[in-house]
Amino acid sequence: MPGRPRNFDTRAVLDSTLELFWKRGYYATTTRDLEKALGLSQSSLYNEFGSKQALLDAALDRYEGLTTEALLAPLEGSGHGLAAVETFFTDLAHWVTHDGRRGCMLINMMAEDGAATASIKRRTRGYRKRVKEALKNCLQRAVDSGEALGGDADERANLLLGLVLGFNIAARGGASRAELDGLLGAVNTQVASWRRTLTPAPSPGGEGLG
Amino acid sequence: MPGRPRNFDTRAVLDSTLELFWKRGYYATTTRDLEKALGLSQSSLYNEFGSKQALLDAALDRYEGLTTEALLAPLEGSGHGLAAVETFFTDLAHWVTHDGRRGCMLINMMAEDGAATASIKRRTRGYRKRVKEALKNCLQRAVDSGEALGGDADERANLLLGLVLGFNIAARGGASRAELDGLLGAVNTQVASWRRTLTPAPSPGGEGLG
DNA sequence: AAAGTTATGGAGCAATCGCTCCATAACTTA
DNA sequence: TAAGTTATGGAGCGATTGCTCCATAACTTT
Repeated sequence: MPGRPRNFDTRAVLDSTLELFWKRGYYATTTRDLEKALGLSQSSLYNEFGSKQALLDAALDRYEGLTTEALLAPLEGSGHGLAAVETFFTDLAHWVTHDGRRGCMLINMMAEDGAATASIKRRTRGYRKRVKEALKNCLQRAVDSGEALGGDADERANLLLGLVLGFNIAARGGASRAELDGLLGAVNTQVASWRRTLTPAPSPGGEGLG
Repeated sequence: MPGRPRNFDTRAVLDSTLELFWKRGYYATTTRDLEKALGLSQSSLYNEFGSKQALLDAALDRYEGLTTEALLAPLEGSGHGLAAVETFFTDLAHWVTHDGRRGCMLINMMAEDGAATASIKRRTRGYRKRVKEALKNCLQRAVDSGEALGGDADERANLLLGLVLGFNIAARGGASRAELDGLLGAVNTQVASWRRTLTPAPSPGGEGLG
């Protein structure tokens, strides 16, 4: 009993929706904005998704898939340790500043009051946990393999998670390239300080006894 | 040529306004909410402040004063080094979670799209810079006095600034007490790793050669 | 071609937004 | 008490919000 066929691709619609919510935020993106950007009438949007919140949820599903592929998969793979962590931050920097983007969408959602439904809170909590666990496993592998100096992987992961969040909010808040580079430099130095060097390390991140 | 006297105290009005913007965010707080919470008609509000944005600006002026007193002054004073940094994070944790608050208001503003005027951006940029400089000076003093191991104070300050931002966004995003404590623990360990111990330090934040 | 089904676009709904207008209350000064 | 001035509360403005309704277009099936 099929009727008139749709003349839009759900995947493409979600990608464009994502881009809008990502750059402008959920609250500031109106259904008219979506209508214009997607070339779709609100009737079709609501016929397909039911509500703006449901549309956000669907877009976030898609987003999680994209993030997983671009950022988390390398980290979660059973490959390298500290190198993977360093690559992660490099990728993250590109991910959150590329093409007019401002921050990671999920982390932005943590700060958006208009989008703070139970569903979103569950999602952002899960994301924090997932990022932390991925970092922790990576760091633990680095310790186990002897790549890194001994230390509490959980605590190191907490530190890096905080830095991930901080970097994102800085990017969202319109920090300059210099500010962002400063943060990244600090992160890199920190990660490097955990690496076991061939010649016994003097003191962490410093020049000996200064 | 005085006419009918005001029956409200500007300071008190700003404090209450502040509390609303702080907890709910700027966008989500309507002029009707303010009317109700302040016991003031919108006419009086607009007669006094002119616009919602101007009210935000005035509230932020007040906020900066409060933050300075509660958090930044001890850091900016010429007193202790690492101890002041540790106290700062302890105070910060209380500051951003006490009495239903969620995050630091200025840092929240970095993530709010609805409030991203040029004035706000300038203010948040200045705040990031101010916090970083205060931390940096503190860390440098710690190095100079021999309290801390040698190291790049600027880079350490960048690291801590990132953690300040990250901690706030976690608090704003509804992170559990356990999550926040985890972040704080990581920060404390990190700061402690910079401290010069009496017996020569083995390796940073770890148990020796693990 | 007729009947059945679904998607579309456009008009428009009730609610809410920031903000304004105005009659009047509440004062000071003459 | 009369005149001048300012603050107040309430009604209401135009614009915008998320969302819905409906006639009709665009298909499949018989």
